[in-house]
Amino acid sequence: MPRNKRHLEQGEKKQAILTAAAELFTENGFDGTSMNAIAKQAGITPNTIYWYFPGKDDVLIGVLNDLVRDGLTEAMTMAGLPVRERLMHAIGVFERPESLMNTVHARVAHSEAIATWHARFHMMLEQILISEVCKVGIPTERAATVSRLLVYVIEGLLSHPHQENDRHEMIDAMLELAGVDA
Amino acid sequence: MPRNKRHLEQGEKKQAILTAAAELFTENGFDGTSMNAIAKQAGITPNTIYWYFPGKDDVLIGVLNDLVRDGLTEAMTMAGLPVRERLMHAIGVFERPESLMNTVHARVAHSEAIATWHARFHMMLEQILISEVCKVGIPTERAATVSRLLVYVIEGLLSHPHQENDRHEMIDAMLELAGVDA
DNA sequence: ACCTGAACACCGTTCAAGT
DNA sequence: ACCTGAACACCGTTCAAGT
Repeated sequence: MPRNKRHLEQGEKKQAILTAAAELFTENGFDGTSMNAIAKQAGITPNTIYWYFPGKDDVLIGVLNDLVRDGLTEAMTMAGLPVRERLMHAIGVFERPESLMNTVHARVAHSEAIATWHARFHMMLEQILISEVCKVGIPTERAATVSRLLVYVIEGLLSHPHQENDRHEMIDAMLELAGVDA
Repeated sequence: MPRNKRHLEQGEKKQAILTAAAELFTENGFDGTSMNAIAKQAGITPNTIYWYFPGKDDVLIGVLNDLVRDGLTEAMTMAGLPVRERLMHAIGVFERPESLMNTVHARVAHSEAIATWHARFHMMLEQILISEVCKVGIPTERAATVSRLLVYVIEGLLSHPHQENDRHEMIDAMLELAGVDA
């Protein structure tokens, strides 16, 4: 008989690792979290993580994908609300984890896996914003550029600790400049 | 007599360390550069660096300050040119080093020294932009918010590899939205 | 005052070995 | 197929000792 816990069904342990990692990344950041710490939190040995993931960067990608999935499904339930509210909420989702977005940017240069994740993330975000911005009546020509500006402003907000009302002010200003009536 | 090189005059060796670090950070990034590598490039032993700097983060701060100093003095010589050109040039200065700005953001949460440097840098940049934006005729009320948006867009450009003409397009769009005629 | 050699605790990762 | 113990090379940093 197996020494430990009983084998969990397919993929359940992988998810346990991701849950542990998400918690620690969110609290102490990526660099502040060792594989050792993740393993301990998940109740396994550090090297076991390497059975499920090629390396630490890939654990990060797993955590990020969970965040995106959660963010998108939550966004679905807010389909009725104005762009402004949905933006505000989406930023909230990605802000909590101690600037994981900064870690992504810092590692893009050194990890192929992170680089492609980051590229995909940007395309997705831009695509969503373009369709939102078009709905509101911005000419299609303009929409692409405005969306990229919005992406940068959003990432700026994610990268810098700020007050709730600063966030409102900046998003409102950006939307107003772009021609969206608040 | 001293075993090595002869003592350089006050501060000259410190500068040698910074020069070595700047070169390596620019080429391989902060995480991709070990204290060992910096020391070797500077022709000293790794632990000697700790005589001049409290730690690796402080070496980074030294490198960044050199960059800012160079950027500002260069900006002086461009006093006559329009905002747009000056912005474009300033971004160029900080873009070369493999996303050092991303490293700064990633370490703000873990290093007090980096956090205060970063806060100061933002205030400086915002102050400069506010005065520039006012000169161009934006109402003072607006200027502060527009400047913060600009800071985020600039950092976005610094954080993401992009084509030269993308940069032009985004800065132009931002300035135009803000009411500055290109 | 300035610099080194040797060591420290820790890191991400590997691998042969177990079940 | 899944997991471990033990080891690897490396990291940033410390410190007693030298000049």
